[in-house]
Amino acid sequence: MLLKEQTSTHLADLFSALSDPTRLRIISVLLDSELNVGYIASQLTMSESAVSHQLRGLRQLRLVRSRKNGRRVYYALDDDHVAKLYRLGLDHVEHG
Amino acid sequence: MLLKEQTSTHLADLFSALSDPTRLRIISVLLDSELNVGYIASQLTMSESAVSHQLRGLRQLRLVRSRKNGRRVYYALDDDHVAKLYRLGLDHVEHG
DNA sequence: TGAATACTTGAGCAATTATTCATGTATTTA
DNA sequence: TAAATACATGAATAATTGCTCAAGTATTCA
Repeated sequence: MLLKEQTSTHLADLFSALSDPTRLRIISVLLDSELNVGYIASQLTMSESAVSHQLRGLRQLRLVRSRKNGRRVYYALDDDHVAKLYRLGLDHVEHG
Repeated sequence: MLLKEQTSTHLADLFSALSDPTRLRIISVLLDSELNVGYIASQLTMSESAVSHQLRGLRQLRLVRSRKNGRRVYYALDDDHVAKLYRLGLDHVEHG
């Protein structure tokens, strides 16, 4: 059945969040545990600024949540669906 | 576990295919049945050219396949994973 | 308090993307 | 064979995106 235009843009927003290598790599490390920005940046060998910009987008879509502790900000996945979509997509890419 | 760069770009390519309202609406009508370009365009009230361009991208990623019959070209989903990703994403957008 | 740390933010720029428009290629029909 | 139909394609353009760089805000520590 044809998607309504509005629904299609919301759904596109969700998939857009997963349509970038950097964001996927961020999600991949957050699958295991909550992590702070600097640590994520070091894992991806990217600037904190670049990572922070991407986290902002993920946060606005409520795919991750943040928690401040001292001067560190810890990010975690805020959505079971994200992990499911990630794994289903990865399954497709790696096998089938 | 941190995604390899190459895997992350492949996965991003997959999600990118689902990151546009037009392509999602195309997929939504193809879930039911195989359809030709002109019919899809009329359903979405878009030009055949625009739809054809998008179908090309989906075809290159092997998410749809095409079959020519006379002067019509029929497109169908060529991948079970696509429908699964679509439904999982829609579930997220509509409910939880 | 002052310096250092951790992160955020805005501007700017290069690269990508979605559509339109014009044209081209098969295929069918008169 | 000529015209019409169905679709594909390339160029062009506007809009979006991801990063860098510079500067800003909290927070901790000496």
